[in-house]
Amino acid sequence: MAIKNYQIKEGKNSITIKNMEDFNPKHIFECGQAFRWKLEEDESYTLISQGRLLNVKKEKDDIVFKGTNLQEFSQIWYNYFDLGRDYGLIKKTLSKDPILKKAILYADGIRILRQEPFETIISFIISANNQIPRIKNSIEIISENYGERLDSHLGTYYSFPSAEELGRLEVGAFKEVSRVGFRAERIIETSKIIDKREIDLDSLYKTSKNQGKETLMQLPGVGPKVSECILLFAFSKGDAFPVDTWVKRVMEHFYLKKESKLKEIEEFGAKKFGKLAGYAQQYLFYYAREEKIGK
DNA sequence: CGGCAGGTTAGTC
DNA sequence: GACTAACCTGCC
Repeated sequence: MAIKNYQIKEGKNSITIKNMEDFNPKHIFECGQAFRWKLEEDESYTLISQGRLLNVKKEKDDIVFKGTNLQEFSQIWYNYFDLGRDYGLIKKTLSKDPILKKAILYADGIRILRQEPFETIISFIISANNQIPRIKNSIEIISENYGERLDSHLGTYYSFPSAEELGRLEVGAFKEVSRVGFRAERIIETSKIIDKREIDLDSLYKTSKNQGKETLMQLPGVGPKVSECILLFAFSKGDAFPVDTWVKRVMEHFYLKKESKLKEIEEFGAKKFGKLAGYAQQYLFYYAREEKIGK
């Protein structure tokens, strides 16, 4: 078995992709889309998704994936990392804009993941008016307390719990354990709605971004920004353009040149970058944070 | 040490 | 519709 456009070396419970372009674990991890990749002492990252563990490490021009084999990789992780997407082309197109050309230099090797919908929804509900260390901490606590334990030679990790598991919890107890504060009620309510299939998450893979947004915003705790994040980071809606405080700063600084409303910025981004708005957002976000632009 | 954070909501106008 | 305070908690 081989994977199109990739040169693969199979190892014992690992595979290596040789000369892999557009794959920088640090940038993928730190561009704001995911909260659970764990940085190990050897600079590798371990992640858990769909009940599976994977360890990823960049070694010069190669990427080593431990804890998997070619069969599983092509079935699960290929899709998770969206390896069929041509980032060379995306970067080439976006580089016509001089500001993005520079941003891409900072954030080369970013990829937008296809994360699990339920985990992504809850993670971004937690992100509201919150700080990254706290967001990560809460997600970790929730997984350890309500998720499933997985032991492997990579270590012990916990999967993110299902909607069914979170939906049956009592708000007060959950709040005390998770430290999510006022977001606790929103999380439990959203879990119940999803568990009861009152909204159909699978349908969101097929619908337009705007339709998906309308659906997601029915969930408590999911507003304009969080829904754009979910659509981009779980459902690959490349035309989504989440405007958080960093993107607001960078857009005002370089493009709008004035104090602007979130909605205004979102519309500007969607119009300027079109189908690639989400990718542009990722490069700009990383650039803004690295350079502390506008702060 | 206190203001404030990768927003949403409910309540005003 | 557009605008604004309040919100848990613990980081910076």
